[in-house]
Amino acid sequence: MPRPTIHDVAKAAGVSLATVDRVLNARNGVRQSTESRVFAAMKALNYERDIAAANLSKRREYRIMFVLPKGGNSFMRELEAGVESFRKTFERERVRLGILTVPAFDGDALADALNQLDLDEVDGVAVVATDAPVVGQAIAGLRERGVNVVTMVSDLPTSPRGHFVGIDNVVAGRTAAGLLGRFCFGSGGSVAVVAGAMVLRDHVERRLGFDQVMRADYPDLNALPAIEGYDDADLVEKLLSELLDRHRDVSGIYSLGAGNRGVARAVAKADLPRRPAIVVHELTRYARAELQAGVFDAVINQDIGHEIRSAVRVLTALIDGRPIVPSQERIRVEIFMRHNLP
Amino acid sequence: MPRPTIHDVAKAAGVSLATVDRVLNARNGVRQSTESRVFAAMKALNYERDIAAANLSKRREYRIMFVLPKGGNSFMRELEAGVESFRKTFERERVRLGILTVPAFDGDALADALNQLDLDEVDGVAVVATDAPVVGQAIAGLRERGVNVVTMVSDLPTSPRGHFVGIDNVVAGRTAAGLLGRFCFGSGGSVAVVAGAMVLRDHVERRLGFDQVMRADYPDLNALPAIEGYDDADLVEKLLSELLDRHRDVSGIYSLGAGNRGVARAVAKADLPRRPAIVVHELTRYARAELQAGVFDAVINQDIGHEIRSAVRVLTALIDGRPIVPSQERIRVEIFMRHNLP
DNA sequence: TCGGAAATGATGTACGTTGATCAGAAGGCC
DNA sequence: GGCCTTCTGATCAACGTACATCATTTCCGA
Repeated sequence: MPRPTIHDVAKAAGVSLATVDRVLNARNGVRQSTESRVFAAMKALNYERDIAAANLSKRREYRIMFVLPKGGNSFMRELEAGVESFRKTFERERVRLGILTVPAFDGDALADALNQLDLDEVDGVAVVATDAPVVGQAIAGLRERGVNVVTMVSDLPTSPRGHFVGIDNVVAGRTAAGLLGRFCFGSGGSVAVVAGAMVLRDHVERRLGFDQVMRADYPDLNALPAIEGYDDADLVEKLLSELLDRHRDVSGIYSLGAGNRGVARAVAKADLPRRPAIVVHELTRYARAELQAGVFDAVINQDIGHEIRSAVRVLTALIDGRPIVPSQERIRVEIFMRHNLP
Repeated sequence: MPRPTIHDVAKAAGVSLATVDRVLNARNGVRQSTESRVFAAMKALNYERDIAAANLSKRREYRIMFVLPKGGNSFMRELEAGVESFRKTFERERVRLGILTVPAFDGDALADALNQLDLDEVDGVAVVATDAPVVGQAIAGLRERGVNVVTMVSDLPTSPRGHFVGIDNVVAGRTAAGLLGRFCFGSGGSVAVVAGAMVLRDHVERRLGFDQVMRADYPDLNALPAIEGYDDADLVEKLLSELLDRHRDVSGIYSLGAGNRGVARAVAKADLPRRPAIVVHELTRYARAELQAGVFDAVINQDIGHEIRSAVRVLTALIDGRPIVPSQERIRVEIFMRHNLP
């Protein structure tokens, strides 16, 4: 049997096509009792609206704006390039992608950008959130005016975003600790932690997960307080170099933000009694090179392609009021080492 | 500007709508010269056919059959359950999924099943290939009669399959070696290798990659010849127990096929001088439990959801004659350890 | 019991493509 | 030049839904 159409629903409910249409599209002018009869018929027939036909008829387009931090963060640049490269693929499906970059680590700037979006030109927004109240308010504002929002990479769970597309960063931190613990096994000493900035929720969460496992499973390793490098390679290099001078017993380094070129440079010029194990985040081309060179031991990654596709799937579903299947949208915490580079 | 339609193409080429349609759908009755004028116009306008509209008009459905090995292999059963759970999602997009199970490790049975598929009811086939000439011939037969085929999990590169959906198994083997090498570091000794059967190309390839890295990077570890457990837990248990009796210096185990419950049982009852490091494939619920229990050290995985989605995307593209974007279809070699379980 | 408002039905056009039919036009062959 | 075969154009009805208009019915309150 072919799938039921609105005609079948109309017949089953004993109403006209027009009425079914009114119910389906939430237009007014339908009595409560009639509406529920139509709903009952839809459920009985297991009716599902044919979105392709609906979109064709509506000449609908989904216009989705990706709002990303500006700057030298390679991961973000690769994310931007990823969105760019998906453009054509999605255009076939009536999805238009836009990109807007805003200053990093700056909640006010991000909120401004969100507030100034032209709502007549955007149906959905995917934003890498900075954790600041104004950002939450801006998201709420968008939501109120009918624009659906998902957060990417770094979440803002208190805001009315419809979904978070990204990895579980606590798990990511735990994973890093598990790896570093293994790699440093038996050697004791300190572990340096390099963060971007603690206004990014993902960094905070990674630190949290990292400490959980460190304390529980590797008590012989001493995790040092994080240094904040603001995802800037030069600053990271400077701060980490100073730290390595002070702590000669560093046997492991966990870099949970960006600026990993600074990590590599600081380690190269420090003369440590033994090579430290290094775990970083995001498989950018730099991280990949250092992995191959044997400088980094592991890279924890979130797949950019999966994230973009998931963001688009979720946003179009939210826009249509369709349900999303959370288990199909989970982004995995990936581990890369020298031997499994893609 | 909105995307061009066949009307625009017709106007631009100076022909009628009907002729454009003839060209577009490769019907006959169009002169060579006219055809090329139409193609030129399409290129000039950058025309792309609206597949949603076309499918609506054609009342097209994509009927895709997944052909999987029968039996107690948990990974395959979870793959089957995965296909089942994707059914509803894809039905919305006019894609109907079917499942056919055939005896495992049996090229003839698989070939028979493929040959007996009702071609009026199937547009595309995703098959977990057994490496046998008859299977290649069966795939060629399908292809000739207009059915598109992709291989999944285990490839058959010599056959005319349109694509392979799965991980690079050489890389997977290399990854396993990298992990085991790390985990056994300094302890020397032997490494046991448990395979399913060498008629499965994925198993052969994993072994290959494993040996590459073992020899190059961990010469102090001695990789033993593989035992073939035919993905059967009881047989694996028996064979591995015997092996562990003979080789008291086993410090690591790599199970590159299924039957991992047998691995866990054999290790539990053997009394070895020290706990061996264990790396296995496929994050089934059993593997997950052993990982959590600290029996398995790492699990190499291919994400079933990604594979199913990729298979469907690729098959529908092949059926429509659309191009596929290989970089978007790559399946990652995932590593799971205790701390990054999803 | 009636007027007016609210609810519903009937109908038509559109979205971009398919696929069919039929009428002409162009071309080749004798 | 006539005839027959290929091409080509014109037109139409679908596919399932959206949306608008106008006509009709139902309901409610005074």
